[in-house]
Amino acid sequence: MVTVAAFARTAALVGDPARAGMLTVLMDGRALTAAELARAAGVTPQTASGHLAKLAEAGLLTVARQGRHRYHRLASPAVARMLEGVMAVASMPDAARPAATRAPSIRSPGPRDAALREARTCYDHLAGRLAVAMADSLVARGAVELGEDGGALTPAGEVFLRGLGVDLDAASGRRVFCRPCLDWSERRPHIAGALGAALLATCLDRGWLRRSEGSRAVAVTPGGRLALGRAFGYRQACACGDAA
Amino acid sequence: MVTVAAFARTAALVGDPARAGMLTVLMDGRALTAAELARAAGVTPQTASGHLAKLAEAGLLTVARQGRHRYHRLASPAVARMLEGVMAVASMPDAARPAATRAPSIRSPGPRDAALREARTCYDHLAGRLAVAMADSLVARGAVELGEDGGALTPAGEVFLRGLGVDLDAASGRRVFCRPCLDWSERRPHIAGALGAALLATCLDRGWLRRSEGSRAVAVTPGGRLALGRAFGYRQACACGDAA
DNA sequence: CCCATGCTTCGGCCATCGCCGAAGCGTCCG
DNA sequence: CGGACGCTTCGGCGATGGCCGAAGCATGGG
Repeated sequence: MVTVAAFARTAALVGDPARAGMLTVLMDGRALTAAELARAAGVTPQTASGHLAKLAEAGLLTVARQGRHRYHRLASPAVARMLEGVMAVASMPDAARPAATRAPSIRSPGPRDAALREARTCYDHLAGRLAVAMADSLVARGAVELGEDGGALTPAGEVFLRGLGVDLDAASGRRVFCRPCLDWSERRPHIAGALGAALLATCLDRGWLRRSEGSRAVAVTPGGRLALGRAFGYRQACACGDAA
Repeated sequence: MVTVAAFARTAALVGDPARAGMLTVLMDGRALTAAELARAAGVTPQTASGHLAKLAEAGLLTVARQGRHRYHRLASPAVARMLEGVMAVASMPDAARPAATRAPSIRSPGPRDAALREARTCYDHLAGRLAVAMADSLVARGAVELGEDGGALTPAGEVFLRGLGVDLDAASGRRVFCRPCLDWSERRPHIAGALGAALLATCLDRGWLRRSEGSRAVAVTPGGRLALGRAFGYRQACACGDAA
């Protein structure tokens, strides 16, 4: 039985601006140190420490100590799904949201912003223009079906993706491991869930994409430009996310 | 762009105990008056009024005035999904959750509790033992596939459900409109999303189930007992939810 | 061995926000 | 038309909880 108190406590944990900032940053799926999270949230380390202790104790985060660092990451896909759900509601076009008290949210990414819109990680899968293009291409080719409530990989899609080297068995024995996830920047769904994770893993394994240091942006490699263009008809909008 | 501030504000809205209680009750999908919600949350009407105004302004609820009553309901499926996500995390078996400060959550349903566990509404679909049994039966028969990340209706399942009179076209043109939703009492997934809504609608239309007055429990009618037993192999655990 | 670094705990300050009593509007009914 | 009812607004009280400075443990490196 889930008590209303536990329900409220969980939501309240996400509802604090500082903690929300940390969780937002952790949505890229990586493990970050307390100091990095403190900077991201705009608070001092001691304040962040308190927040992180609460989040960990409630089971939203897991911590791994490595030397004198403590790495924090989202505890489970369920937490990521919850955060996605809140995002979806928060981004809904609702009645007159006064843009008055607009805190500087996250330190302005500046020129990196374009790279973020192009391709970035979203917990364990891809997001951005690349991810939306991949989803569109897969739907157009009849490889996956995507709806408001879920998605599915078709038999034809299974063949196609295996041909690309995507490891479909690692995820689960069934073909229903697909889930739409609303893209912040594109405002269109991309592919999340186990299939989304497998796609990202493949792109990284084959050297098509490379994670950026200290950012959730991912860069398309020269080889990736070729392979992604061929497989999904993807063409970069700009060269800003280029991998040297 | 979704600012971190908006994200936190949305979660904080859910994070207050009184508002959480109201939202929990509204998860049954019905529209309730401010007074009913005040009772459910255990606060006075004027306090509830303030909360409801905030929830409506943020787009979580929609209000419909009818005479001197104001009926409140969840604004969209997206809101229901968000609340489900929070529930899923809140119900996770995490580190030592002290059961000390256990508020009386919701007024104890007493004898009605058994009926709630048997069959109840969950936003726009069914939950409880009946819903889990239906999901199990559909999976066993190969009509739907359910995974952690989503679900899908198979071609065979489409035929089967059309035979039962389920209106599949009303939901969407595709067959991916299925979604797992963790059942509180059973701790196992049942079918949500557009398919779950269509199933509930069919059960009500055909007189197999009947909503109870003032409760989210639904009662199985004599005809429903026969039909649900035949279609899903369902047998009531007790007669407590009986429809006179 | 000692210092630098990363993180935590403690104590006190302060703002936010939920809460209710009282009073003010609309609506419905006798 | 007057009273009952549903709901809202207003004002003040109180508590929860976030914030930082300072100090306390650990770990790792010189």
